[in-house]
This record gives sequence, structure tokens and C-alpha cells, in this order.
Amino acid sequence: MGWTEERVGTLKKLWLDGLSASQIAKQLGGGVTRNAVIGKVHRLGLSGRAAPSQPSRPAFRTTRPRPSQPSAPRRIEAAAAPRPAPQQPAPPPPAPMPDLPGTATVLTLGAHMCKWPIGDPTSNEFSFCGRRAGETGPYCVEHARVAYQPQQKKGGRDGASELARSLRRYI
DNA sequence: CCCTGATTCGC
DNA sequence: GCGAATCAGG
Repeated sequence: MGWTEERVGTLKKLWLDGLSASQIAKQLGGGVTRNAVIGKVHRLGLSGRAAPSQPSRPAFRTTRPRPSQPSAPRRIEAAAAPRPAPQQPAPPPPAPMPDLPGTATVLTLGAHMCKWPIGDPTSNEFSFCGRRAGETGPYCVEHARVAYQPQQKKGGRDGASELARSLRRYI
């Protein structure tokens, strides 16, 4: 299955919520593996996260030898370069998930109800927004703005701060 | 062995 | 652009 806007939106949301790639892949349903999710995440440019559960950042590229071209000798690059002491800025606090107005479970979620995921999809408290969804999209007007992040290229008004404000309420 | 994300590269 | 294969690591 291809990456529809809805699936991409869900992917973004769940990834920014700190869910693992495999969890996102399960939640998106069949047709996607965790590799697909990770690949898409990288392609979307949001590889970094606020709260990586397992911070594996070797800071140096983990040169992966290519399986193809079998005649090529396997060269293992041992990290010999001295690296300056990296200064880690203050880690951002983890984002708790407040309860939102809608609390529709997957069973009670209707056709025209906002399908914005609320909470951890793997937990029992997971629910959807459930408010009235627009005619065009699966989300309510408020979540639609967050899901379909507009191209904030130009324009006099500051779309970024507006987006950040709307996001802030859910983070 | 389970899991995690990261990367490469053929498609 | 997509994702399987593969990596390094917890």
C-alpha cells in the first residue's frame, strides 16, 4: 500500500509521540514493515526525535558494507579519528499526553469522527479524538491543521508559530 | 534472542 | 520514492 496522506499523517503523529517504528507499522495495519516506516521517516526528514528511547548515536557513521558486489573486499573502518568532546544541550522534557475532548475507541469510532490518535496505541487507554471530522478529511478541523502540515514556505504571517501553538495543546 | 533506529541501494 | 537487507547496538 502506498503512503496516503492519512497514513503519512498518522506516521508523523505517532513517530513524534515517541512510538517505535514497529509499533507504528502495526498500528498502520498490514502492508508496511518497520523498515518501511523508518525509511519513510527518514525521507520525511524527521529522523531525530525529542525522546529517543534508546539513544544510539555513535556520532560517526556506521559504515555498512554493501552485500552486493561480492568481489569487493570487506573494509572495516575502525574509528581512529579523535573526536572532540560533544557538548550535549539540556535534554527536552518528555511530553505527557493529556486527555483530549474526544475519547472514541476503535470500536465506537464512526465514519465521520475525527480519527486523530490519542495516547499510546499499544496501551488500553488509546483512543481517537472522535469529534466531528470534516467532509474532506478523516480529522476534525483542528487536527487536520496539524496532520496536514502546510508548506510554510512563504507568506507574511508566521505559520510556524501558529502551528506550534496548535501543537502545544496536545504535546 | 528480543528489540531499537540507521543506512545503503536495487528497484 | 520505496523498502528489504543489513548494520550497530540496548
